[in-house]
Amino acid sequence: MPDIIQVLRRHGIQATPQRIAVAEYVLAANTHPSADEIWEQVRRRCPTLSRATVYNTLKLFVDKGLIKLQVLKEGTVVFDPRVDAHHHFIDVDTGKIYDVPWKALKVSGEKALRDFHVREYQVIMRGRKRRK
Amino acid sequence: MPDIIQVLRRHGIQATPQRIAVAEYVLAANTHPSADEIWEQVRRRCPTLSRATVYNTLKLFVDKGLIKLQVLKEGTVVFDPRVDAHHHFIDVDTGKIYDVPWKALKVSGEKALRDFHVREYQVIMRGRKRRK
DNA sequence: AAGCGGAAGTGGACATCGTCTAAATATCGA
DNA sequence: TCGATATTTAGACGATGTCCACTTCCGCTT
Repeated sequence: MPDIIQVLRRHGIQATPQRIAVAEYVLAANTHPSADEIWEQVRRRCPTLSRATVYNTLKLFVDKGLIKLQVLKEGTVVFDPRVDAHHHFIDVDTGKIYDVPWKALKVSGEKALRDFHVREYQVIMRGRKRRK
Repeated sequence: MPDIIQVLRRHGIQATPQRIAVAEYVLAANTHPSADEIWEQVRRRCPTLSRATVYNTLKLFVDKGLIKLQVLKEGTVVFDPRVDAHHHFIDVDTGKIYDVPWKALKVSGEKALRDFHVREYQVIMRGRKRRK
């Protein structure tokens, strides 16, 4: 965990106790938490942490490429510690978001779109997760 | 336009002046309006229309399959009069949402996903629209 | 036609998400 | 150490969406 500071520095982010706490939580998350969920969780270890700091910090992390903002839920954006390209599956019953590896799907035709210069894309799937 | 009433009835929706006004607007939209945008526009013709009615009406339309709710924007959901499957392209400069025909892209591999039963999917692309 | 009961509409209170600002605090370099 | 800069904080604010109690409307029965 001490190399969290190094990770921040490599992304051009000055390390502060608040930023370290947020980074530790969000980078280790295997869910896709919202800003207020992150605030609530990190505040348990760092009770003076303010809401504005969490929002500022997450925005900074996104700008610096440490995490990625995703529009996957109604009403709020979520943050994704995986910044490499991948797809998403959303369980219609629970609302849970699952990562789908980039190579699991193949999309073709996007190059032929005349009117659009596609910078990035992903497939968003909705359905039910099979119970094991 | 009188057949808006027929359209509503075919979807099991009792026609009222408010619902007709909302349906006329949203079904003719070639944008992807939010609930409050719809409220603002329809209110110009129907000034007593309340905000709660617009939200209730849109939810009813979605439940009855007349329109589709889409999670494409930060902070708000939008409504799509096209209920057939299609993809979306979002201009990163303007935020504008464009429809991309289903047949323009081909996605393969979703059947092989072991853990997920995919009910529906779409490709969401972000980039810049080419100026004509 | 009158009255009843359910459906629909209304206005406002309320909760949540996100932004902004001014003031306080911490940090870094000289 | 000191001062300039960066960061954090608390709270106000606006926007989105839900909820509630009350009113109004509409169809149906008698």
